[in-house]
Amino acid sequence: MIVESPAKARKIASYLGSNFVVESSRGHIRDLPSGAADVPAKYKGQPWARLGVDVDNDFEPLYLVTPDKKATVTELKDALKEVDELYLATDGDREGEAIAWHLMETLKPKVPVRRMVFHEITESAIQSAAANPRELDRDLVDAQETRRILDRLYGYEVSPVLWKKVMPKLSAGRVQSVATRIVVERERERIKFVPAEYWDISATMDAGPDAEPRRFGARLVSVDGAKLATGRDFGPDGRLKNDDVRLLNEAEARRLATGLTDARLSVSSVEEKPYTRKPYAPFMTSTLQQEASRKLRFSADRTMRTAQRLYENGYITYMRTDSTTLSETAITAARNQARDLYGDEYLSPQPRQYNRKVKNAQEAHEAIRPAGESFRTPGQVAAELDTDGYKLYELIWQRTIASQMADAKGTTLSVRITGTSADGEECTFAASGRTITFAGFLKAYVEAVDSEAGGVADDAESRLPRLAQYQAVTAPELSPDGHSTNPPPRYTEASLVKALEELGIGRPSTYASIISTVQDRGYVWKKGSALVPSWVAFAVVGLMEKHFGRLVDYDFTAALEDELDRIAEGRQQRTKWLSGFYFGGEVGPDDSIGRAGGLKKLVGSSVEEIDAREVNSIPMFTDDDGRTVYVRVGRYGPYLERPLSDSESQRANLPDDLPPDELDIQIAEKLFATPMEGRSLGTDPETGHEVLAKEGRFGPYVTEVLPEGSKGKPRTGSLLKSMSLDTVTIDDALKLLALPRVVGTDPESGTEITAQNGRFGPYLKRGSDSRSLDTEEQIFTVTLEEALKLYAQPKQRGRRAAAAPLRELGDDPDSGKPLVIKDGRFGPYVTDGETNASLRKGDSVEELTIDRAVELIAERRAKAPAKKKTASKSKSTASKSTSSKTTASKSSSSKSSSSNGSKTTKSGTTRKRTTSSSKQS
DNA sequence: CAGTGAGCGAGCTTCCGCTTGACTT
Repeated sequence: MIVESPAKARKIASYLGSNFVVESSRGHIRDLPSGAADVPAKYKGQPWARLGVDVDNDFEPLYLVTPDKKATVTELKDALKEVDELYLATDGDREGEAIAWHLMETLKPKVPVRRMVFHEITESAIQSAAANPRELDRDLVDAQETRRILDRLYGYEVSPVLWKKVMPKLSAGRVQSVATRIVVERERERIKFVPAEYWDISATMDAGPDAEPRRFGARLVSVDGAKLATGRDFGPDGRLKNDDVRLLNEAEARRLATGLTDARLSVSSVEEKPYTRKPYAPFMTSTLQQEASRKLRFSADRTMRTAQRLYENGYITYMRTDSTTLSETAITAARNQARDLYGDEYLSPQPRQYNRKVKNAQEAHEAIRPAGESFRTPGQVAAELDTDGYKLYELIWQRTIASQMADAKGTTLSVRITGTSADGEECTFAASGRTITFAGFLKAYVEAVDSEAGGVADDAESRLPRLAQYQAVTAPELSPDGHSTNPPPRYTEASLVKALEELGIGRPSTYASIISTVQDRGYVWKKGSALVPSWVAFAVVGLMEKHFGRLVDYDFTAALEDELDRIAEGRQQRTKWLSGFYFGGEVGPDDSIGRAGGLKKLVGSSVEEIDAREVNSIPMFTDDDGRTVYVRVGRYGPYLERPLSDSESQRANLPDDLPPDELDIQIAEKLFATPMEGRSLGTDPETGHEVLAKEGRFGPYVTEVLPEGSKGKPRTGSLLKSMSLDTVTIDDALKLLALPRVVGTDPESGTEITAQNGRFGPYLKRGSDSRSLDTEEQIFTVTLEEALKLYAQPKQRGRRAAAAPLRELGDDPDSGKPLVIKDGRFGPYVTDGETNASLRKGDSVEELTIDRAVELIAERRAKAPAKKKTASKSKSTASKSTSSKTTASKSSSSKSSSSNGSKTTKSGTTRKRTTSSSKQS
């Protein structure tokens, strides 16, 4: 029998006895290649190798055994030799069915194969599943394959658009892009939000010496029959949503409070209602993550790591589940324990089963609960667990027990107190109370509430005295109270997971990794527990909404799931649907992507149409002179920009840790007024100018601050390799600022020879003729004589003094040319003297065989003609989009970021620099 | 976002969902 998890295999083995060998696949064993580099030589040259899916041939996927699963597959194959029947007992959901199919394809079993499914790990469930095997469900596998291919096409087609238009290494995907969008949308709401102020009166009432409690709090809720405005009466624009409420300002509130001081107050109404609260459903992954976040302050990742350990060691059931169902044995165990601990009275009269359906739930597992047929109390396991494990176990145990307990009961009381102010206004106060008469399940477990959302815990009580209608009360304290409305709170890990789950996006096994993906890509950062979107996220989400709107719709996954269901039911063809999605055309009920002409066309036209400058400019607000202030996302981080004239604009760095919704015009003006920061090194004794050390586009450098109004540009100089920003001194800086150094005059031409540091290192310059120097030190020491000697030699071309090869491989068996591995700008490569081919990901300098070298060179040679084509193509795109876009703005900076062409060039420059410096070290 | 003078062999980045162990410190 093969199951998915080793822990599950051990458990099942104990039920099945020695006639069975139970092994595990440890999840999926095969997948699409992660990139062209992983594609076997046979398919290397294929146009679809990058995708791993042959889109032109029925979207035929190329599956490879995942590298880390090779050992598992070998084990399984070996085990298969010893058995006479194979049970594929992977999970009963879409992914589980696919794993079973991949196992069939990979293991090619010669013995009879049966597919069996169980939803809980109990002896009876397994026995009955084994007795009722079924066939592999090819339609369900098709649905999984469609999901996999769609995710690949989406991710691997859209991400490159972001690399070209925003920044390299960014990513887009069905799940992460929507997750990012959710966080960005919330920040946009917060930016737009206009707070409103409103006032009321909070009062302490006195019901007389016999009342218990004698004093209680109440709040003014209406004046002359008009309801007072409270927070929820305001829209996000700070205006009242409707006019039938009365808005009190501070002066009015104070006047009323004074006017009510000696007023006669009496109870105008008393309303009592029973209060009932049902227990919460047992945990599934999302609710566990939310509660562990609220109660234990665990991140989603920490919760899952802790739960994994508890699961592996047999303390809890499986922790990646979207089901709240408890097995019969679990219900019995929970009921027994509830009875033992709290007594019969606290037990729910009937066993409770929770069937809350989560969108797109697959329900292959039970709820998360203590393992076993009778639960161990937290006290019993405390000694065996670490702190985190104990806390999480206790949470799961309490929630499970509580789920079988009785409803909590009580009463809520709602009281109105009315009086007339000195000015003749009729004022009504409200007080509410809640008493819990029977705690029921609340005795075992109370769900935490989000403090930011202002919720009230289910067991919170507020007591009011017994009051009768028309009873007179006094108000010893009346204080005017000012409030202001708050923007919607930022998402936390837990609330984002909840939002995703409600949209049916992501799976229990991926919630925690979604959070890390959006952080790793730089889309979201954490401020305390709040998730704050980056400016890059604004740019990317803006691009996606404008050009790939359907793909970031909140219901895109839901629509996809409907289609996958149709495929799983055999009512829709996998290929037909994928073809509609990718190439356009009819795709079924949800063909909004098809109508747009399909993903492939959309990506193609996006690359032409999207204006990178526009995408990366986020208009924020207008300054006092009516100019728009933009946040622009550059390659060196976000900055502020506003136009000053047609050709000039003002810029300022944005601090990394400033949340977007805190950027307002005041902060912007302050940043514009602050010069780009840098460390002051002191003053130049000759000029009196302050000297700064700064981090710039081309790395660390020093510069001087010119006095206000002085003309000319400040002198600058890059730090030498031997210097660093932290340690550079004023003396070093003065030396650098004094460059270029005049070495002397060439006696022949009468031209000055200077020494300086440049993009490619130290060099000499004589007119337009240059020579590289070997060391930076030489800039300061080289003599005229030595310089002339260098000029006497022809300019060095290419690699200076051809570095020795890293390794000699011997001669090519076919051509007889010697093959050597050399180190180059882009890392090690193998060459036969004519064709150069980089070593690939899996290759190493030490272990490269001559056969592999020949293969690499042959591949490179096969591609060679394509090189010129690509180069000229990218050039033409660049000039095209540049000329068409920069007519209005002439600044050079706008040119440099307005097209993908120039971006590529720039990034090439940067990388060169990195490579050359790493070579030096 | 500081502004300077070569010449040259490109390839990779990226998706989602299923699951642990093999590493090092």
